Amino acid sequence: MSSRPPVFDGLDRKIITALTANARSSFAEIGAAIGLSATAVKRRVDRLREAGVITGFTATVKPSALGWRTEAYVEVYCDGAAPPRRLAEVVRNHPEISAAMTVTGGADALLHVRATDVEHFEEVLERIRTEPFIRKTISYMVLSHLLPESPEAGASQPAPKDTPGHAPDMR
Amino acid sequence: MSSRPPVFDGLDRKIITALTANARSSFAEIGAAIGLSATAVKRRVDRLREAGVITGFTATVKPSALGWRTEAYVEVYCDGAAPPRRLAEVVRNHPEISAAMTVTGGADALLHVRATDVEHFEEVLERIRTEPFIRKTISYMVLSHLLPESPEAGASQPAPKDTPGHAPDMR
DNA sequence: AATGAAATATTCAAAGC
DNA sequence: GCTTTGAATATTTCATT
Repeated sequence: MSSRPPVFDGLDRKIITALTANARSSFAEIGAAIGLSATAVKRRVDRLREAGVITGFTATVKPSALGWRTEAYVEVYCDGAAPPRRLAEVVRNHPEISAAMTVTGGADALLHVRATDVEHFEEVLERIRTEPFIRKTISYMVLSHLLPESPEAGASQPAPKDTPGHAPDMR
Repeated sequence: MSSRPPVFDGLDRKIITALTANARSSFAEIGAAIGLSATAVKRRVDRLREAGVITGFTATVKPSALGWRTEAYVEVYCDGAAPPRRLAEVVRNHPEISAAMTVTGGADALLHVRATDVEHFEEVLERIRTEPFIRKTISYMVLSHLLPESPEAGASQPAPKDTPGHAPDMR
């Protein structure tokens, strides 16, 4: 439980906003925008990282440019009571799963899956269904995005397997 | 149609990986790691941005630290044929919607919603249901994550409304 | 906590290979 | 297209208020 008291103030919030908009802005730039010296900005950023508010800095990549052109949400149903800990292990076995969570509703878990194409996605799905206590899956393929895609660390996922026939040529 | 030929090579891919891991690494640092001069790295990064492969650099933030402690996926069902363009407008009216897409399956769209708490989430849901042609919604609350949360630009969303009673004190 | 100043690094554009 | 060079900026540490 318990929201410890927030460890940041309005200036920190502005810094977070600035860094979220552009993680490569200089401290001097940010400082100029919010009325603080570069030194002061750096100290606050260090503190925010220390406190776990800012967890990192990442480049955002267009997944399709990296060869990930197929995206789906997959509901997972398990045999018996699904222990979240075991589920987490299963999920980590499949690099195409980019997000996974337990949810309310009928399903035991919801997965976000990225694949190079539909053929690859089918292969992933078969692999997941093979796992010990997975009973069934229901997939919802993403057709189009209604908002600019929220930043996803496209390249923190492994490169699409270059199994011929599956992966686009990355040269 | 058509995947234009990939606009990057193996060195570019390594650069993308490095920047995804830490968007604030210096070009010199990256160059040292992959055997290129800082200048060469910068040129490639500029080209990758130009080409739309790298879309930006962002700080990753722990949503709960910013006061977003409630998360859900919401299936949306519309009256008649839902024109994606109209749906996109609706979605933009609600800052709590952090991702939205059309999907296969029964629903017309799937939304990812972040709220400060369950009370706030209910308010968002009521607001969405009020929109002209939304017929019904089905929500799946996120209980726990099975993978480390993929970077989300927590602060690109507006600050949680500081309506007393809804938003945590950000001081 | 914020500031200012000095030492060290980084970025960026020009020129040559 | 990569490297080197050098000038302009940015970062970081430390002393000061």
